Amino acid sequence: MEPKKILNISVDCVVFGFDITNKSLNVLLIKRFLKSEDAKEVLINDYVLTGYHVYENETLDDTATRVLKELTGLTNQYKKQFKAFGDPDRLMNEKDLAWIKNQEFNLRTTTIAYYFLLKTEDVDLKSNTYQPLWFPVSNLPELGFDHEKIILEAYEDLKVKCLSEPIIFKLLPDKFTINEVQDVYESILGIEIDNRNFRRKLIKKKYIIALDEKQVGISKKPAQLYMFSKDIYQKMFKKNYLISI
Amino acid sequence: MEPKKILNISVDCVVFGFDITNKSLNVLLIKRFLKSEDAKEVLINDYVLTGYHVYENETLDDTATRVLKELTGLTNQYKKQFKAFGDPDRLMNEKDLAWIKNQEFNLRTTTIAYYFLLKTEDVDLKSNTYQPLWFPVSNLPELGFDHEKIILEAYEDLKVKCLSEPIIFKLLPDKFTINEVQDVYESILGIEIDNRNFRRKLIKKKYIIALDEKQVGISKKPAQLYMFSKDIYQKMFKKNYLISI
DNA sequence: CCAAAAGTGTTTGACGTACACCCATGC
DNA sequence: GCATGGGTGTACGTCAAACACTTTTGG
Repeated sequence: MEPKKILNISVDCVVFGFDITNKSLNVLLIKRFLKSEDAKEVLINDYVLTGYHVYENETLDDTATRVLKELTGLTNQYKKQFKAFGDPDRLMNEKDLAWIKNQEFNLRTTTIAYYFLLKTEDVDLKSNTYQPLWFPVSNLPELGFDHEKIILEAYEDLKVKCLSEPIIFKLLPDKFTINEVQDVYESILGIEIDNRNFRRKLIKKKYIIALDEKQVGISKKPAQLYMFSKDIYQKMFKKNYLISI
Repeated sequence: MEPKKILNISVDCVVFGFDITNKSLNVLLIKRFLKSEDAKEVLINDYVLTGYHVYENETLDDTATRVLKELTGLTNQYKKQFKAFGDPDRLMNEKDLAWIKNQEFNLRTTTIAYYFLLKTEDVDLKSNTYQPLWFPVSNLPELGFDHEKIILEAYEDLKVKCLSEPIIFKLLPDKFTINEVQDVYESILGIEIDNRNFRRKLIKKKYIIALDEKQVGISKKPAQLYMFSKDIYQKMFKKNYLISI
């Protein structure tokens, strides 16, 4: 038996995936499609985040974990609760009302928004009941509810956070090249970085470990592979109090 | 007539106030006191944050603003929503259950937590129906519900944020001395700062404006007063993409 | 004149930034 | 052998960090 839902509280998940091939930061979205009763008119044809009600007996974090697993099958991914959205009219535009009509959904629902960081290649889109699609965060489709706002706020949080915490590696495979790390930063921040300076800076870090391995199966000069050591990072982590206002 | 409350969603407010005289970062708390029915035993004697249910027709931000005004009479203070707390058992310890018993309160309430930044001197404690008290954030009393956790998370957020945004000035009077700014940083971060370096760094900023005024009514050498110009700060604000992981 | 806090300069080292070419590999 | 991306070195300027004494004022 399904646990009891809290009808006015939900968790919405912004699933960020980095597409290493196309060097693109993407968001995983599911389609919302509705025709009029006479089937002549398309009333709704847009995308939304996945989310679900919070169950009476679970924490908000658990809900987010559950939603991600349901959507992607994945567990143990980087997760961050970043903001609650609770405007009284956040589900109140015409399309949203039409969509909600037949759902067990309170019109005044507050959603606790999370974002996840993972690799697009880890998600199997084909055999997926939700038929989700990846969209570049810089080129989002039409979005239902207030989900565009939620995605953009998640993205802002990610931009700030990736500058001071090594979360970038959650978007990359365990073994990566320096240039791939640079690609991720450039995609997320929308900037260009000098390769020589970036490379020097990264290689200098003790927790970026050169492996005894090179890329295989590519048709150009194969690059040196590295890994990120969380252990070493945490051991040498020293809080810095640099005031930069 | 009071608007309808949402019974399972509240906003809790961590009110930070800087006490410039004692150089102390404080939190404003209200007392929770309950005796047993025979009045022989003190069942509850601790402190909590102020909070209130969200009304059906208001935003979460509005709720926070309303709670602060009700508690302090103040409006237009710096406000930040920083986290939602929704563990199923967050109000479930013995004392909390006893306290809630006679209140219109859902046992599974999710709270959206905000913090405010202001000056202790701006709050009139005497003629206040809630009889709130200031406690140093580094020396909190016994706290009800999960409010200690909420305060500590607010404080962590503040510590990080004050390094990269000029929110520190929300804790100071409009006219302040350089040493007062240093006091605030030292109190919040729990560190010691070299006065010469700090002074040079601050005075160099275009948005820290030396006034044609000095301190008055103090019994020592009066210090130069400065103000913070939000206008200039915003005009010269340049996003920096320094990756410091 | 004394107590107390305000205010002041220099040196050193680390690091961010700018910048252009050669190298190794697979095909 | 050639196209493609991988990889490399130097010079300059900024800024954080360390460090101790003099000055000004009110009482």
